[in-house]
Amino acid sequence: MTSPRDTAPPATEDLGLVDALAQLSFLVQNALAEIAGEYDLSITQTRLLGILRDREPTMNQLGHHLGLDKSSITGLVDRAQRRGLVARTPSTVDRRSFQVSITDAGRQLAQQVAVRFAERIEKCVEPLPEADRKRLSRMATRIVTADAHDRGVDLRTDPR
Amino acid sequence: MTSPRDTAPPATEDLGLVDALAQLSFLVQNALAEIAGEYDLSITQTRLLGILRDREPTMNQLGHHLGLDKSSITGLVDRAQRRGLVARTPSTVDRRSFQVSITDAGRQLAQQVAVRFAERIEKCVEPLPEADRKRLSRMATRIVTADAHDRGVDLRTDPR
DNA sequence: TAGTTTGATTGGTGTCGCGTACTAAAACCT
DNA sequence: AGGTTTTAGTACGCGACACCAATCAAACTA
Repeated sequence: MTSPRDTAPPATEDLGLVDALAQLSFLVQNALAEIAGEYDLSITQTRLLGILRDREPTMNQLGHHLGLDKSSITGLVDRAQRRGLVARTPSTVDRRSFQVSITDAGRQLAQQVAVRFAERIEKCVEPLPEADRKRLSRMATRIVTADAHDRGVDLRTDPR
Repeated sequence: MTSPRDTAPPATEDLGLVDALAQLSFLVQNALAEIAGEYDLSITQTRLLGILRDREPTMNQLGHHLGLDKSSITGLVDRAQRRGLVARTPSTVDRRSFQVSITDAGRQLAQQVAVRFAERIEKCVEPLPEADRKRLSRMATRIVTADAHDRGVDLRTDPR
């Protein structure tokens, strides 16, 4: 009733690839942060849980996965462990080292966040016709895997 | 010579829209963080400068733009001002309020980051054929503007 | 076995974001 | 006008997060 803006997005100019991707990345990250926040998780914590869903890495490997300093990992895992989301198991091979694993509680929490996040993203993507969504998915996959590829490694479940 | 991975990305499965977008968002954010970091800027600082490139908002408006609490803005601007990237000018209309503006140094810095960031993203996107890049740009724009649209506002230069 | 490297922790620094409390100026009443 | 209420911004304290440098014990190596 107020104005034409009730329904149609105002047929905006193309933002240009770089800006559009930048803004999109903020959109996605904000969505993630918001949803994770509802469960008192930071983005990093959420990533942590996400990684642990199908891996049981050492602290060191974790640092590698997350691109963080070892010292950052200690605190990160500490806090998660304090909340019972994660556990440290002494390695049987190397007495200095631990394997970090996700607990049931952690897994459950991660699952909830994942579901809500997926719903949210799906909703954001609704303005695109199905065919475009497919394309978008393929393109994003392409970019991401190419990047992973030429910065060295994996993406798969457990590299070594 | 080592393996087929020298050239071709391993023709990965589609990650699915949600995961692909999530990973893409991390890719973009990490790129931004890395580049900004080279100039001792955080992502938030960079966003701040970016906003100030074509605006001269009050603290309050700034908080709105960034989605941050006022109290966060004080510190943010403090630090930026301390580095001479930003200036506070007392408002002529409201004696409680300031207009925050970018300095030449700040603008220059922002520009450098923007350029390097653009180069970086362009590079990431190279694996896509030109036609796809166009499409991607349009789709991302579409999503972002639709989102901005239905969470209320702008995207334009200076709403009020 | 002595010396080096490695896995993880500790302590210190700085950014960031929040919530609360506070001051001063503006806006709002009657 | 005079009193009350909002509003703009700051101050302070807290915790998360990330880094670096230093440390320590365990593991490896010469």
